[in-house]
Amino acid sequence: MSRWEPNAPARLAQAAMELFAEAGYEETTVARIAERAGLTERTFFRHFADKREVLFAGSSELEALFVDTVAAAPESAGPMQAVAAALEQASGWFVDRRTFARARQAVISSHSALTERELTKMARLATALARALRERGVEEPAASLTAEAGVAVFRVAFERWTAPREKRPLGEIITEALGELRTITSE
Amino acid sequence: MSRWEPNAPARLAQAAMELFAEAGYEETTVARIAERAGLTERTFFRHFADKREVLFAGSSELEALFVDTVAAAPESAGPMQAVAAALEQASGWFVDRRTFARARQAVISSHSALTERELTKMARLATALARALRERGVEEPAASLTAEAGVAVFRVAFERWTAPREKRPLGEIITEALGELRTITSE
DNA sequence: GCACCCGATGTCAGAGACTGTCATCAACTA
DNA sequence: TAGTTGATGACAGTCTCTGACATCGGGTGC
Repeated sequence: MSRWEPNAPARLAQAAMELFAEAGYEETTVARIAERAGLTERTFFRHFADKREVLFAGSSELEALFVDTVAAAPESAGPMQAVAAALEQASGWFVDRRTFARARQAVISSHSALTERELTKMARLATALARALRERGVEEPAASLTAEAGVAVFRVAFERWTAPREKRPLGEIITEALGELRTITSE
Repeated sequence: MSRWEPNAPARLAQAAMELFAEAGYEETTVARIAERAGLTERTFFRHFADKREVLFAGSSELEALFVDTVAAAPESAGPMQAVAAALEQASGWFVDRRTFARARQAVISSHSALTERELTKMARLATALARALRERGVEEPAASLTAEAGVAVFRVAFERWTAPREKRPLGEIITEALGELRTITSE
């Protein structure tokens, strides 16, 4: 038997989500989060670079999914088609996660510091996508623009998907948004 | 004669730029910035919400320029044309500011906390643009998508414009990027 | 000209995020 | 059995940011 309870990062992440939802982000101290997880403040900072980061542990997983899908797209696919394929994959990933996603988005929207961190994650995603496109032979600035536009579509669609009375699946909203983007830019 | 030296915010902003460039963002304390400006730390926080904000004082001015230009575009102009007009205006605003812009971008790129704040400013800009478009009668999600795509073009173009050996004017780079965006999305 | 208020700043104390450093101790390894 | 490793605890310290109250030159009403 191990000396400590396993999964310290996951326990910290769950404690943080609960406390942020119960009492608010500002009002929750890191010491309090660590206490609920049965750890100390110092250990929190060994697992997460800062207080905000605890809400974004899964984002690298999503990034990998995007990148891998772009890399795996058929050679014949254009850059936007490759990105569209990645958006499709992402919508699959989020199926069955809508309730959690809504709760998490509510917490993030409640404080600008968290919104700010989410923007950083989206920017990371765009950078990673651009690199994946360049590795497919797409030149700059097309690679960066496609990546940025793709992430913009994802962000707008995701926001609608987590809106209160929205029922449609994410994939459908993304497809619609991609169509809108095409209409807009052809004007 | 006034009781204090005038332009406290401007003095703080200049002191901050100098110190960040000389010693680095992390290494520079707010107390040190205030000292160079002949003020106290407490006064710094009366003028700027946090340490990062001191580098982004001018961003609301740029935002207003964007919004006003979109609002002033001819009724016949489509959403992307209105945003393109705003991008044109912005390139005019930055003429004669290239050296300063390069120095500022160098500081911002040097620390993730500053990059993060810049992303927030860009997101604000996109939100403001989307609102301006809706006031022109553009529906969602077209308004948000056009705004996001426009800001993506601006960001990509601005980054190229401040790159080391780049000589072309911002307007030219923006026009090129807009063309690229059209090509990409029509695939 | 005088009493009064206003607004920008200073002073001080304190909470909370984050870091460096060293100690602890179960599990593993030679 | 002795030594090493790796996750954690303990503790002190720095820095960001906030609240509360004091200061005082300049303008305002009279």
